[in-house]
Amino acid sequence: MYEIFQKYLDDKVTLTQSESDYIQSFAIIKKLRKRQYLLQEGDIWKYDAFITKGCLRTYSVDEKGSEHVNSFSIENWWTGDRESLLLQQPSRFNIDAIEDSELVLFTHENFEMLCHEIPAFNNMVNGILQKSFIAAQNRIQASLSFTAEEKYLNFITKYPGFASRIPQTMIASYLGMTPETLSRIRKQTAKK
Amino acid sequence: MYEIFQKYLDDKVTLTQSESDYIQSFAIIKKLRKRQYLLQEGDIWKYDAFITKGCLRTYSVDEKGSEHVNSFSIENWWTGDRESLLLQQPSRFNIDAIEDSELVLFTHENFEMLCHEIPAFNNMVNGILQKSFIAAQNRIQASLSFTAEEKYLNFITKYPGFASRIPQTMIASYLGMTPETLSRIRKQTAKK
DNA sequence: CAAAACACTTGATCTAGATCAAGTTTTTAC
DNA sequence: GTAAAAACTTGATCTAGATCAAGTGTTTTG
Repeated sequence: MYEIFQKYLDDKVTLTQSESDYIQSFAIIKKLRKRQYLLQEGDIWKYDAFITKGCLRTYSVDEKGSEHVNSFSIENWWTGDRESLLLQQPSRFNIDAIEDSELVLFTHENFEMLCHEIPAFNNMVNGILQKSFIAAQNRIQASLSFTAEEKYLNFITKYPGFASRIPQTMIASYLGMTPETLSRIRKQTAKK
Repeated sequence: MYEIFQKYLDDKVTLTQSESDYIQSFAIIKKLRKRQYLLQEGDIWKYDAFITKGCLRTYSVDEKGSEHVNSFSIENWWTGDRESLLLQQPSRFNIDAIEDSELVLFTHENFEMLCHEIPAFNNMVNGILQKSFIAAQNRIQASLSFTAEEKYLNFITKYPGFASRIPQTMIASYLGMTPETLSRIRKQTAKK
């Protein structure tokens, strides 16, 4: 499964063969079965994780016991808890697999070392962070100014394909509404 | 006013005198009077901007004409529209001054060049981006799981001092509620 | 320093979406 | 293959917060 990550790298940066091999030498392959956890609340996250196959969700649980989905991550994207990683503090999130999944992990130490030693790799990582930040900004924007229906329509145009592989309950939670509301919205919009 | 930025830099990174001077040689000082715009919707943002004095707000206007405050930025913090800057596309945001303000600007070209030539500067910039991302994540978290009252209490503990210098209408918009609701919440919480 | 513009408060009413409840359909697991 | 567990739908009712409206207080500006 490392080939998927290799392909991603080749697509994003130009590396010498020895740099590629060097990166690969630190990669840890991890398989997760559906419902299995990658990170549990309270643990400190220590990796940089790339998904080569499958779909994961990051969520938190509030005092009343309700789950709030923070994000979905699928193949060819990254996951983890940056706050826990950066501040080395217990995570407030859980990350688990929605489907059987496969990941390539790097311990953060190794990852930082790679960033330091391979400037092109470092630039790629910064680019990813930029894009993540912009996506987060847009999500805030949507949550402030959209109605429930607009949020859903925005979601399916922005992430086509997600709706078919992720349970509606989780999508509803991600969008900040109840499953019942999402169900009704879908019925409405299907008509049109 | 450049001294404020100089102090910020000295606090964050170790630079040689010539590096410091080099950075300063690209700085553009900009003053804004209250209500003056730094960026208007439709324009392409081309700077990296540090605030040495004052307070700015980033907001968008939806089709119905309502304003949605995206963020507040005060002295010793950065502002701008990363999406417009990175993708070189017209901004969906307006940025204006809530108070008379002073900024240090760098054209993005110069800023990138500085990042490239001074690794320590680049690391500082990446650190800022990390923190911004984490803050955005937390804001999403809050908007999904908090009640209006919880959002307000979270805001005043996270940003003490903001409440006294920013009009309530804008804070309400930032928190995703109406000014009336915020007014009632403040009355409630004042009692306790 | 007056009056217009803006910012905040308070009350009455309304509504989008939540909650509660009881199905039906789909998936999972032995 | 079937029983139990999840996931989804639909209806009835409720409520947090929005909207509308009519004040009062406070800046801003000529």
